[in-house]
Amino acid sequence: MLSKKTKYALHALTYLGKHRENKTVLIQDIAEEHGISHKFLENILLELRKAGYLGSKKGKGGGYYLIKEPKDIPLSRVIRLLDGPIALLPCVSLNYYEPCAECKDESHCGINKVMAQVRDETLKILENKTLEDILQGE
Amino acid sequence: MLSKKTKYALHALTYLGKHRENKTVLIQDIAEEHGISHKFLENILLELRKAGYLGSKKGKGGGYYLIKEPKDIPLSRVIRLLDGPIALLPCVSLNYYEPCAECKDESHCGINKVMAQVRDETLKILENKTLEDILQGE
DNA sequence: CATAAACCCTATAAAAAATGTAGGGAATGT
DNA sequence: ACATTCCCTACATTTTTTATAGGGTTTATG
Repeated sequence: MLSKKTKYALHALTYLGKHRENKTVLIQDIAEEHGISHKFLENILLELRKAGYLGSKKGKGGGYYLIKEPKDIPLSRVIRLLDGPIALLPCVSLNYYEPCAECKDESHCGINKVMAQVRDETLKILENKTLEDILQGE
Repeated sequence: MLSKKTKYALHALTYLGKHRENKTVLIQDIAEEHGISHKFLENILLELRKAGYLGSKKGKGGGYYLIKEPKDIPLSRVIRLLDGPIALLPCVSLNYYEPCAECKDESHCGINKVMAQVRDETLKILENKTLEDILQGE
């Protein structure tokens, strides 16, 4: 399951995607719309901005706005940013690799091999679904 | 990512699958093979037995053994049993459904729709990979 | 039938991660 | 100058995961 962080990030991106005609959107507006804590959401938007998905403007009249095309924001990226690995085991993670303590020899581990396949197939799904797909479903 | 519980369950099932000629296998043997805590693994095997994957025999000479064919143990089942939902959001879970607090109207939520698709495609993968695939990779 | 081996079951403790809160700093429009 | 709004870090709280404890029950065996 996705963490609330990632779920809220998706809601925020969706909200921003739906309000692209506006120059900026306030954290507060997104938080109220979904009943999320302002401060918790603030941290999430900060991460999304640092990762290059959002732009921001400080001071009166400021706020956040999307700086990427919805079609260029795949689920895989958002999930990796906020939740970490997409792979089901650390030993098959492309971006967060770590060996599994209980596995003596990765190259002879059937679990490792199967999970690498699962990762590849899962990745295909998540790279293929983007914010644009979400916006179309609203 | 899978919990250690699920990961250990897969290791145990694999071990039992590899020793099907034996009548029974001791918890201790599996625990030692993978450096897992005996008592922690005990709880896991108990769950696998209750779910109908393993049989057990008490007393001297007792132990655990596989009672299903490896090809009839898909990853999806093991994951659901020990980790819970496969869906990425509670609002699209088939077996553990719960509404999302921050979503006013599920039927008009683009995230819900996309995640339902992701769930369907992910399930296809995980229902299709079984213990047999793992055993073949060992 | 006594004993040791091995699983059965529940409760609880410890550790880690997720979630949420606090508070001041910096930039900006008016 | 001032109110507004994002920026950033640290900390508190809650939940989940991981691990341990300890006694109960069944069974093979001498």
